[in-house]
Amino acid sequence: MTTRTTSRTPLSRERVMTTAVELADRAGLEALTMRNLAHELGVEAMSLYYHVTNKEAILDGIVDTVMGEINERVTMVTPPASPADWKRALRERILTAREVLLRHRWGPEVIESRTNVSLETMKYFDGVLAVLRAGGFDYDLAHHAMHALGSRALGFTQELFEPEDPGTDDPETMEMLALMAADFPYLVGMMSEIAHDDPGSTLGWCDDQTEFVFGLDLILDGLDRLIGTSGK
Amino acid sequence: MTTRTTSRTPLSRERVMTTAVELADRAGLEALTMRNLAHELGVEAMSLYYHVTNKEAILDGIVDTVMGEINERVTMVTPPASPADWKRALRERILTAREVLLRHRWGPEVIESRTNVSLETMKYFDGVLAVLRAGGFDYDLAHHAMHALGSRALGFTQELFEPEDPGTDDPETMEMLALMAADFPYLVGMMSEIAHDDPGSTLGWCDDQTEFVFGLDLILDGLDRLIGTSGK
DNA sequence: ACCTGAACACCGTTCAAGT
DNA sequence: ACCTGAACACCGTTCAAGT
Repeated sequence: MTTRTTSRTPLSRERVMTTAVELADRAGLEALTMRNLAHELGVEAMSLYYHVTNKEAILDGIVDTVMGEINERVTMVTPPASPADWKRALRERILTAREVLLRHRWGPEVIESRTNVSLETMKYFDGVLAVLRAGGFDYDLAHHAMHALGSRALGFTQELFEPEDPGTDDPETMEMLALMAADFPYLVGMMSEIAHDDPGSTLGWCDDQTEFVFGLDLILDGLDRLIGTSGK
Repeated sequence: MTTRTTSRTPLSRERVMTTAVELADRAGLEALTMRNLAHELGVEAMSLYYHVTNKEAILDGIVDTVMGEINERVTMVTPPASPADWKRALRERILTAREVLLRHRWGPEVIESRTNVSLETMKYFDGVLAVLRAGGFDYDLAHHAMHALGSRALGFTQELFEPEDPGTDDPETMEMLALMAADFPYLVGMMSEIAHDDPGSTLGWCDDQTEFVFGLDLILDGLDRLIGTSGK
């Protein structure tokens, strides 16, 4: 309870990283400042620079940390039992990565911002490649596959366009929809039909999961069809 | 030539946005600060706040500007001549959007950071939906399709993992590869084989274009197969 | 109506100095 | 070896004041 015991534990690169992850998890990425992080560690901001070259290094480090967490979990996925089993194995790996990233919501943003690749990230992709090779992909097709998956290989997609759920019971948003209908007939058509069929379907994480899996399976099935084909 | 004529042109929201786009194009997103932008307009930073509520509004504005540019170009794509023609039309639209975004490299990053959807973005997606509907998609499948495409619908994917091209003639990187081979056998295998088959294949925009189109076609073909199917 | 100077609260970071 | 105080160069932004 005393601040002394806490601040007694000597600072270390390790402790900086794990505390940074905790801070970002709890308070969001914008709260991860050098001063905040130092305060969390019971130390002054400038002390961090003794253990870490700069903030970029911290961001590199926390990406490596979560990728390490993913790699730990992903080794528990049973490897492909046969070449035809590659799809199941990769699917499970990717959905496992997604689970970890859902506990670190800042993950995608920071991962995308990195310019240096982390060792744990390389390890993850090496594992992806291993599964593809086991499934009969030559390196060329495997290369294409990794690009086709993009960030989906890591379990996330950046949603660009997440319009509000049109709560059909709210008269104000209905009025809004009517106004928009003139300019965006298809968008309004889709939103109202989907809201009608399954109210609340565009809400929250549950639905995103469905969409993620839909897109993932579409790509995996597409790739499956290309194995052994000479045409790319 | 005199600064007077330049600074004579009265400031306006419009002029702020177009200058912001120019500045970001020329000097990168990190150069787009209120002070820099004001200087570019021959004015003090605080003057901007008279025409624009804050920096977020500027970012919203420049996204709207490039999306407007995309919409302008995309209307020139010939609409689907028949339902079966949907794929060609959508493909052309998306590749057109990509061309515009390649002239505004900051586009993807800023687009992804937006929380308010812009009108021009809605217009773009309305156009995408129009093509899908013309191709026989019901709204439910069209909705899935948009999620499956994700940022690809706008012509970009964020590359997470762009290892350096292993210049096979550089002995230093070859040594590095040998060291990595123990930990990442598949990654190194792929990199060396692809470098061998087609040296420089992972370099530059040309290759990214190939990969983008590969992934796009994979998804479009996958979707094509689902039209009219009751199973999602 | 339109623009500005001075000031504020925040950043990341350097450097000489403390123990 | 490890940590810190003071300071610097930058942010975005507010507000009262100028024309």
